[in-house]
Amino acid sequence: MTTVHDVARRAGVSIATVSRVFGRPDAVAEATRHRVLAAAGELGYAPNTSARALVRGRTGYLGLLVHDLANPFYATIAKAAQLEARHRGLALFCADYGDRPDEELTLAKEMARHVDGLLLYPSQPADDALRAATAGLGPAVLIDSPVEGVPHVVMSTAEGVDQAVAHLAALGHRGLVYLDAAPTSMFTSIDRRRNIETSCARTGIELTVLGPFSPGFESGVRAADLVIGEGSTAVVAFSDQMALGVVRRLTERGVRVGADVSVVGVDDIWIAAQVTPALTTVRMPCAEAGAAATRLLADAVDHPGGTPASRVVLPTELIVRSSTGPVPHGGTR
Amino acid sequence: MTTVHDVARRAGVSIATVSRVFGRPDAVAEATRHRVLAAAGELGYAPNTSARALVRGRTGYLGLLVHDLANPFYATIAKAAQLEARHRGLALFCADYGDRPDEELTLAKEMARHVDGLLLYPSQPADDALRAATAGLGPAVLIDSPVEGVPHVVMSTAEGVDQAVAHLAALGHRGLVYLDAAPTSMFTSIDRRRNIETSCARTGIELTVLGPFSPGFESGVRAADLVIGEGSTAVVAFSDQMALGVVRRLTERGVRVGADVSVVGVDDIWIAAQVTPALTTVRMPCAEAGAAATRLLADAVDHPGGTPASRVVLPTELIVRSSTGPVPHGGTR
DNA sequence: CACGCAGCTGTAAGCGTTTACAGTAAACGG
DNA sequence: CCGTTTACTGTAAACGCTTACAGCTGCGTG
Repeated sequence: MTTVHDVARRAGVSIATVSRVFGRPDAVAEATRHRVLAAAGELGYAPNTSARALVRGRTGYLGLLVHDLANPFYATIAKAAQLEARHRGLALFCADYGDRPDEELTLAKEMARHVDGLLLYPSQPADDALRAATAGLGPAVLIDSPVEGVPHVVMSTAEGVDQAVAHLAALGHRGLVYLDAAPTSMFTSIDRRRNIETSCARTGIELTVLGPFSPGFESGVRAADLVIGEGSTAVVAFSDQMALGVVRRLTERGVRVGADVSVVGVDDIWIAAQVTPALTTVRMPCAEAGAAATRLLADAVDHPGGTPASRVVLPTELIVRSSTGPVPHGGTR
Repeated sequence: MTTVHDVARRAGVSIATVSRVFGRPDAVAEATRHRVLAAAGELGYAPNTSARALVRGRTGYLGLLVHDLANPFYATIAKAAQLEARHRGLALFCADYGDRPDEELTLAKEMARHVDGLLLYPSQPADDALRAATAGLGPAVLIDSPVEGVPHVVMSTAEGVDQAVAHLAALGHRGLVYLDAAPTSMFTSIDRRRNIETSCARTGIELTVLGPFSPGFESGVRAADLVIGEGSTAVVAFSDQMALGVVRRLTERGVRVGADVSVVGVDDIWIAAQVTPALTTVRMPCAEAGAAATRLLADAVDHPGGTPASRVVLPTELIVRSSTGPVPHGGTR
C-alpha cells in the first residue's frame, strides 16, 4: 500500500503538501500540485479511507435500513438512495431486518457505528419510542414515518387516493370496498385507510373496509370472494399485489374486471401495466423518496446545526388503466 | 464520543486492557473484564471503527456491484449477500451501474478503496480484460462470470433447461423456439442458449432460435407473433418477463397457452406462479448465489493465501406449472 | 530456596491522515 | 531599504485504536 510518505518522497515535497493536494488542491502551487499528482499517479496512490475518516471524524458513509431489500418497493428506494449518495461522494450501506422487526433497532445501532447518518424505514408505528431510539444514533431521517422532531420524508397517498375515489365516483360508483392490510399500525396502512375514509366521506361514496389482510397476492384472492359477497362494484386494495389477487379471482369467477367490478391498486409495480386488464393504480414515488431522504440526510450530516427537522411530503398520482370502468347498468351496489 | 481512555480511567485499568476486552476477551482476567465491560456499558462505549480499521488494515466491509439494484433478480442477490455478510460480522456496500456499464470499472475501483473485497456481477463477458481489471482491486469474486483464475459462482441453467426440454419432449413436442436476449455476450445469454442447443440436440428436438431481443415484457409480446408465424408448439424464453409477454400476446390472439402452445420462462419471479396460466419456469437460485459468493469472498479475505480460485456452480431446476401441456392433436409443427 | 513459567497488565510505538502553527521567500508599499 | 503582507510549504501533534514487549505477581518444581 502506498502512502503519503511514498508520494511525498517521490515528488520531493512533504506529506502535508501531498495531503493538501488531495484535500484542498488550491492551497498548493500549481507546479507542485502537478508534480504530486504525477507521483501519485505513477504510484497508484489514493488516500486511505480509514485514516482519513479517523482524523476527520467522518466516514463518508450512510446506512439504509429497510424491511426487505428484495422487495421492489424497498429496492427502488435503496437504488435511488445509493445513486444520490454517490453523487454526493458518499457510499451507502444497505441492510434489511426481514422477518425480524425486533432486530430493527439492534441493526440500526450496529449500523450507526459505521456511518455518518441513517436512513430508516421503520417497521413500527411512528411514536415516541422511535424518536428516543434514533436520538443516540446520530443524524437519521425516516421514510414513511412522520415523527415530530425527526426529519422525514413520506409518500402521501392523499392525492392519489382522492383521485381514485373521484375517478370511481365519476364512473358512477356509489360505494366501494377498501381492502386493508396488516400491520395496521404502520404509517402506510394508516395513511391509506385514513385518506380513503376522508375522500369517500367528502365525495359521498359509501365505504366498506375489509380486513386487515396480510399484504400479498393470496390475500387478494381471498378478499375477492368477500367483495363479491358484498355486492360492491368497486374495490380499492392496499397494494397492487393484493389488487392483482383480486383481479385473478374475480376473473376466475366470471366477473369481468373493469366492467362488472372496478379494481384499483396502490404502488404501480411494473406488472400492473402488463396484465389484462391493465391495473388502475396509485403510483408511489419510491425513487423520489429514496433520493429526497438521502438529500436530507446528507444535509443534516454536513450542517449539524441546520434546520432541526425538515419534512418532505411526496405526492402520489392515480394512473388510470383498464381495470376500472363505468358502473354496470343494472347494479348500483 | 467516548474512547478507550474514558473507559480505562473509569475502570481503573490501562487502555490496552480495554482494547483487549473488545479484541481478545479471554486474554484478560474475568474480574477485570467485568469491570471494563461495566464501565463501557455505563459510558456507552463501542470501539471506533475507523481507528480499528486503520490499525488492523481491514475495514470489515464488502462491496457489491450489480447492474440494477431495483431489479428483483439482483436485489435478491444483494439481500442474500447482505445477510451472509452480517452473519460473518461484515457489512455490505451496494451499488449499481445501471445504464452506464462503462462506469462499472470506475465504480469498482472506487468501491475497492473502501472495502476488503468485492462482489461483482459484471456486465461484460468473461474475459481477460475483466481478469486484469480485478487484479489490482484486492479480493474479488465474480457472479455469473466464469473467469479462469478468479473465484466465481455461476448459476448454471444446464439442469433446468435440460429438464425443460425433456419435459416438452415428453409432452410430445417435436420442436421449440428459443427467444434469445441481448447482450448475447453475457454469460447468462451464452449459458442459456448453449444449454438449450445441447439439450435439444441430445433429445432430438428441432430448435429455432429467435432474436436476440432486449430482455423484457415488450419483447415477449413482439416475439409471440413471430412464434405463431413459425407455427411452433413450444417456446422457451430467455426470462420470465419475456415469457409473460409471450403469454399475454398469445392469449390476446386466441392461442391457448398450455394447450395450443407451451411456454417456458426462466427465473421464477413471484408473479410467474400467480398468473393464469401459471408459468412453467426454470428457477434461478439468486439467493444461494449471493450467499455463496459472499462466503467465498469472506474466506478469501480471511485467508489471503488460500485456494487461489474456487468455483461454485449452482444448479437450477424446472418448475412445472400450467403454461406447458401436451402437444395439440392436429399440429406437430 | 532459587528458578522458570504462566497469567495478567501496562507502556509505548505505531497505523495513514489532516491541520494548526511556524517558517521561508517573494512581492509590495512607504 | 525596511517592514509587512501574501503565497506557499514543512514540522509535528493529534485522531482512537491495536499489539509487541516488558514488567509484575504468584505458583510449581528441581
